[in-house]
Amino acid sequence: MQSRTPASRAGRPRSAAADTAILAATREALVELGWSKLTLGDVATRAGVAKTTLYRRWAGKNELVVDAVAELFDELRLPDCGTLAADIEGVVLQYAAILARPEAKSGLMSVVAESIRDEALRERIRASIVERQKRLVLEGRARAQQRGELPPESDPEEAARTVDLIFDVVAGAVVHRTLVSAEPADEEWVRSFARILLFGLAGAGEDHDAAPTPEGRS
Amino acid sequence: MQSRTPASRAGRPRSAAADTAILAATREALVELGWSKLTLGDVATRAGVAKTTLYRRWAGKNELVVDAVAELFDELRLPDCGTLAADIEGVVLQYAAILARPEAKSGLMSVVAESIRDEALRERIRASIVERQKRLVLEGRARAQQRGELPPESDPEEAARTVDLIFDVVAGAVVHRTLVSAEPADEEWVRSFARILLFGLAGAGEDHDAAPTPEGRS
DNA sequence: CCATTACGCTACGACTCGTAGCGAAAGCGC
DNA sequence: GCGCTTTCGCTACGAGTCGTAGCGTAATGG
Repeated sequence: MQSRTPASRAGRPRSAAADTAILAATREALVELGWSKLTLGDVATRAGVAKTTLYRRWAGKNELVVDAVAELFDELRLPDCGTLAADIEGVVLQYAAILARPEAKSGLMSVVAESIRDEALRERIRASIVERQKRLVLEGRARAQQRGELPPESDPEEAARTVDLIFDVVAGAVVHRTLVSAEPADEEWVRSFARILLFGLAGAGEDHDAAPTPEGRS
Repeated sequence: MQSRTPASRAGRPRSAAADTAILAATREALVELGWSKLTLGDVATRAGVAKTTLYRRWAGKNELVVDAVAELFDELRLPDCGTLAADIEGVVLQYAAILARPEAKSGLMSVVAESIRDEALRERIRASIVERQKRLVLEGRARAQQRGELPPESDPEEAARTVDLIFDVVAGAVVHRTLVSAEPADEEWVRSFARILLFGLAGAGEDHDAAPTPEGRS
């Protein structure tokens, strides 16, 4: 019956201050050393705790970095700018700003790479990082449909697939731009990207500052 | 580099067979062990060469894996299917098939992550992997413009930016789908992606061919 | 035949890993 | 207050990997 009293177990409680210190030290070490040269002993020294304390709370380097990086995405919010295009640009700019930080660059790609051969790690990433981002897509899409900017969904299963697709396109494009092409996803780039996402390759070259045309439905 | 056979330096030449054996052994080790548990000593044993031979040819694990993974992308070709949509679907399916292989999953993401803090490594990746992919986008785009499916370019600098953008969108979406969402980029997904890429979010919900088409899902 | 380079092999110090053991500290129930 | 329980800091340890040096041998060009 220990399902009760989850917080009042007898014994000395874990220091919450140590948690935040360790995660902050992890991000600091990611910036200075990068993923490969980051050692748990170094993180422990930076955080002012013993190395054994780290191993008591996290299974290893992977899980620790996931938690440290996940906190970076807490600030991600969906703006309400009035139009779908503006909402997309706003959230993508936020996402790009987070990915521009060196601790995100160094950490995120590495743990995702590790997660390929570690199912539990992938689930941890999904739950603490990916799912929240996908929720933004879902919310923004629903909002656009309410405004009439996007056609409403008929099949809910089809809608879920579409949200997954959009999420992979948006997040993938920003990640690829930032980490592979290694160039900034600045306002100009985001504007071009949003234009292609909304109107496609064919419509990208046309006039697009005007209000949403009643679309000749070609 | 030595394509000119510069005066044919005296001494015993490097075994070309050893090169291919080492790269094959690297891919094999990537499949079985993944990036983090891959050691150069193990690769040397698999390839049947001495560990010192590895260090004489490659600076370290990063460079070795880049070369091993780069060979996977040699088979990438741009199909000529007659329409831009079909060309996109064809090349994306090829790219997805390569990324589905475990040695590509394990290796590519890890070396890209390492390249964030290693300028020389990033350049090596760009030259041997990324640039060839970008060329496919350039070629496909030119072909589509010739067919009249896309408007011709006016400003060449603007055109370069557009190609970079499309490349990040396409490659990023496939990579994110395969490695982050960890779901297959199969024909159905590729078809949906190509539709969004061509017509945008607004046009994607319309009935292009999703209606009761007798098209048997092969 | 000789200079030059690559190869296989062994050995080495330096480093990190993850764990075990110990005494001390900090809460909770009584 | 008094015990019980859990956490913490610290030290030490075997195991494993790293990258390099040294040596003798094999292969090629002049």
